[in-house]
Amino acid sequence: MAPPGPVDLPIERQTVTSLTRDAIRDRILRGGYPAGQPLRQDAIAEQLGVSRIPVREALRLLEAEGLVTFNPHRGAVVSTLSPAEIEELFELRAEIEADLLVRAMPHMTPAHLARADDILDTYEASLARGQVAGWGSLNWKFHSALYAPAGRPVTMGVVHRLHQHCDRYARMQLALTHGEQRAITEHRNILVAIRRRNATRAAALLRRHILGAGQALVAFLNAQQGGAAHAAPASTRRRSRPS
Amino acid sequence: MAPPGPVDLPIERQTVTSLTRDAIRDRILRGGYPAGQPLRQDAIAEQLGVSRIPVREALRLLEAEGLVTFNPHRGAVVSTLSPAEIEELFELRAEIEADLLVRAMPHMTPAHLARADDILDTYEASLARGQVAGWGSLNWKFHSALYAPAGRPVTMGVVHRLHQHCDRYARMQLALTHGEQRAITEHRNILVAIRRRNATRAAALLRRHILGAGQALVAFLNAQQGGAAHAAPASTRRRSRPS
DNA sequence: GCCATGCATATTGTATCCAACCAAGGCCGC
DNA sequence: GCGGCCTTGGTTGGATACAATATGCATGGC
Repeated sequence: MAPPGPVDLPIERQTVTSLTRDAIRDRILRGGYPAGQPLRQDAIAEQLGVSRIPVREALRLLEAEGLVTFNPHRGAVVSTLSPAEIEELFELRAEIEADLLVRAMPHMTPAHLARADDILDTYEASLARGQVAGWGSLNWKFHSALYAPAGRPVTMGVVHRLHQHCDRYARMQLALTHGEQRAITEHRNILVAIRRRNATRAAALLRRHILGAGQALVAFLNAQQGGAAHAAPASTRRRSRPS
Repeated sequence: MAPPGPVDLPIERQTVTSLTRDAIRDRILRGGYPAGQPLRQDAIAEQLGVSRIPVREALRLLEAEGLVTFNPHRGAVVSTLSPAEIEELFELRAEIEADLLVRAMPHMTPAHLARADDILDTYEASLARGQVAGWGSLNWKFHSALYAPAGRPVTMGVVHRLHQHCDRYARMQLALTHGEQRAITEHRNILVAIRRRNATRAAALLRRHILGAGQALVAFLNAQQGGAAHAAPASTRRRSRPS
């Protein structure tokens, strides 16, 4: 029932489901959907100019990715993590990624390092222009470039997913507390340690880098929640009480 | 705001899609579908007595779970892992689970241990009756009971997924090489170390337990592939999506 | 006046139908 | 005889239509 008028987001021809999934995921990752508010399939479908079926399949994919949760017959909502869970996310990342880095370092070639440098340059240039949109992607590119020589595809997949979750929350914190500069500095320092073939130090720096970011994020979230307790603009928050 | 504690499950409202997903996953996990053979949607739909829509959504869920892979217009196949990837799976498990166990031990109460004992008894009884069907579930119950006191839900989710993948391959190996007895013995030994509050030893035993199972499985797979002239290279092509 | 019950509405879940696409096999040209 | 093109069958992808279910409100009883 879409009117022949121009739809909001023109989608190039690929499989509609995957495009829809990417579109919704992208919006979730940049906070386009308010947390806790149900994702109306009809609304999303009309907005993207597709039917409800691709939207449903995309939502199911995202459910399995952990970004949304389905309540039977009641709709899907953007899944939110508690500060404790976010902290756990970063701790798990620190654990796995430090191990990955140690495994990767013996196989690292100058080409790998050059590529990491390139990514960091792009990263920095992007931030200098104030583009926070591609931050998560570039951050992952850098980290994965560091771990790729380990040759551990399965672990990489797991870490990639963890990164996606982290980025969703890190985005808002970074923009407000200027953590980007710190991230760049820490990235450069890690690269220096790697160049010196100091695996222990590189892993320690990486661990500190990740844990520090996590703690900063959790502190930010707690402060935000404590300070502005209810920023809800007259959102009728009806909590059906199960008897 | 999500309630802090574990939410009580009122009634597991099963929708056809979720039932279909469980059915297909169950079949995949017990090797009901030959690896590499495409999963025909109509066939599965007719077999389960449902329409194709729930089958499609179930397959998409399983895709995101990593159990099947979609080729754009050519259907879905049961995703297979190379021996190297399987070995990596177990190594990753060993890493994460040992860490979980160390974190859990300080919070472990006699009740936790008793529950683990109960699970092991059930496990043993089940194996004595020759039931390998519920092996994966019981194995996960035991391991998760050990890690639950750590209070790390996110990590538990990750490990749960890794377990599912491992079980799929472990099932066949266990049935043929009588690894069950060894698993039980090792489980008991781990419990003994935990009871003695020897975290280091418990973690070491757990790590050996997991890595040993993985190595046995990989050896089994290699022997099988070498013995049988199955030229099927099982090219484990992962979908690489440029982002 | 308050609580329970029934109805209305909106949203999700499922089925059926049509189009797009890939793969294979036959046909024609060289 | 062989290779390329086209047709054809079959499968998946997507849209529309219908059924099931939960939520919210109104109404009636206590």
